Amino acid sequence: MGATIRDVARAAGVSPSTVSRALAMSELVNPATVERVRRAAESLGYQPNPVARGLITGRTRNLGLIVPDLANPFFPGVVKGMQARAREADYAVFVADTDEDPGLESRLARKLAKQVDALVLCSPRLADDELLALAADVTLVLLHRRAGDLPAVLADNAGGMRQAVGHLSALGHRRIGLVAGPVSSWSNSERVAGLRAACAGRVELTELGNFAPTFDGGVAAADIVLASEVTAVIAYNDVMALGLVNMFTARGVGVPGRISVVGCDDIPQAAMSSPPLTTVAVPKEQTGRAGVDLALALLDPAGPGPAPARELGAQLLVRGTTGPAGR
Amino acid sequence: MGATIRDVARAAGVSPSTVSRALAMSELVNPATVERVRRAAESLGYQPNPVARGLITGRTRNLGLIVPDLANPFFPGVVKGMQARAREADYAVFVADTDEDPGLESRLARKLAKQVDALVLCSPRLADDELLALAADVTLVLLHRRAGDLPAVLADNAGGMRQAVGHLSALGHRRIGLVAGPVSSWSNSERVAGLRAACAGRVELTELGNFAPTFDGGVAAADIVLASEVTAVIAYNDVMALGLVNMFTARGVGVPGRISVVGCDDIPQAAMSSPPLTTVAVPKEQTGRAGVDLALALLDPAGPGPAPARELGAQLLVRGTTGPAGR
DNA sequence: ATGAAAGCGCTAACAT
DNA sequence: ATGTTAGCGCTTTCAT
Repeated sequence: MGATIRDVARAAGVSPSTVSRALAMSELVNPATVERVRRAAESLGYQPNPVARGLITGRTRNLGLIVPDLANPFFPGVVKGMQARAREADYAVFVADTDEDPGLESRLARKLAKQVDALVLCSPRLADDELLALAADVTLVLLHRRAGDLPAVLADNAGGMRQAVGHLSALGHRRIGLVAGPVSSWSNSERVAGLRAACAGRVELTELGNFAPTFDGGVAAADIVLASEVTAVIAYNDVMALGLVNMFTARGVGVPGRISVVGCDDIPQAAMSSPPLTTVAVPKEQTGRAGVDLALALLDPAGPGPAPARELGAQLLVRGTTGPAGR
Repeated sequence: MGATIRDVARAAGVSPSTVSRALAMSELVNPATVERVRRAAESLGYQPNPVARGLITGRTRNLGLIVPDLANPFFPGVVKGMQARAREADYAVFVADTDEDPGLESRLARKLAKQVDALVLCSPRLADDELLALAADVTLVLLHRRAGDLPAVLADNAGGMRQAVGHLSALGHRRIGLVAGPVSSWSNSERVAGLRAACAGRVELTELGNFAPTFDGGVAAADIVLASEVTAVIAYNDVMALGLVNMFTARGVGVPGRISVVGCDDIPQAAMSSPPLTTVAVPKEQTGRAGVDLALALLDPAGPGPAPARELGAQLLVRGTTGPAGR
């Protein structure tokens, strides 16, 4: 198939090593030779074989990304951001979906480890110690999760919650409900804690229990919310919030007339629902890009030591599902 | 870092080739030796280096997937399906997003080509001849697109349109509008043609022009649809259909009371909107899986020749946005 | 400034 | 059944 470096060398009348140098470190070789090599390479359509290069350099210029579920509308944005940033840095990225299975996550990570320079785990399901063990084998970056002091990209969940409570509070809401997500989720704990702190002493927070982080989870929580006498509710994520709104509407409960709803994440459909969902936006593409930046920094031998964590801002997007506290 | 095959060989007191054989073709080697090698490998935590293996075998056991836009809710399902099937076959997959840029698509394809055994292009934006040229360099599988007789996974768009028209027709609709997508889109042409054929002689089809395949594209088309006196409208895809419904609602036009709406694709939010969207479902994960199957078949030297194309069924999902033709 | 030689980790002939 | 040799395509000493 493709031409090899020897073919180019022969065509240019030089040795393979000269070709290698001419193409990569052209300042170390005679300009005329460089030109000759360039031409030969061009005319043969030569493309260096990254596999062979990787074998000798020990660098694959590949990154791996592992996510729990691509079908969850939160993740595609992250993948896209990571992919874009990686491309800029001339890296390619493997993507693996674990179907929320921690066992699979670990296996996939170990398999990809040999083929990538760094592995980025988005919202990993693995236990801390497993993550730490993995980090011994491969450069690791965590997204939306802390574990030990592994490098991580985080969102300012507490800040986001503060904004949400501030907004609701200004609208006159004094009793806010919380529809929490999975107990095992790191982001959920963060958001719950942030919300408690934000409410402390200002508004009464009613925690309505944990629900599946899905549309149906929101649907299931709706009647419980209605029974709880709150005038506003904050859901762990947008998909749940959408389920909530849907069920409220089905029950003839006006949103935001009778109850206000706030989601988290700002997934694409949050803006497309009616009324559009007020939500705490987490920068998804930015998260992916930051993950690559961290990985690249760790890989760079001249790098300024480990940059253990990077926190991204969260921002409340006020849309149609929040309004004045009525009755 | 990792132990190499020589380390294992030394530990087991055999030669590297024996280790290789013991691990891969164990029936050709003495069971006792196999056991010894296994143990040695285990205790050293030996993991074969796929890069080195790929260099000599010429097979990377990697697949590449290129999609125009991961943020489009249609694609994550495809990625997920492909990823799952690839994993079953012990392949890893590179994912690249081109931001709808054909130039980038071509460049990414050529770059990935060297690192993968086959490249799967989902709804490629490239011209036929570019695709054909690419196919000369790397095993190619097309998803939702035909070009020459390159291997492709297709959806039965015509069948889907037939079902949609049958449904609408049964509900008494005699004038149906079509909100088309990009002229350059292969799927769009397929759907338009399918729709014309399905309508021929039964119902009057009003083609309302091409719009951006986005929520806003649907929003933009809404008033034009209303002015056209149709009682039902079929949109190129779900995102547009959702935009349509949204704008209809904003205009106080009842869906499906006054107008029925049908989308295409069955993206996740189609089921979560209110009312839930009637849509022609295209099997997304299946598409991804079928892409891998085709690629694997092409790669298999013992394979039964090229299987040029595989067509997947489309299915109308009747939900809340279609109802009897009223006035 | 360039070439020759070695070798990354592995597998596949070719011996034995 | 196992070891030896060669080499995948490239980069990198080490010479010259």
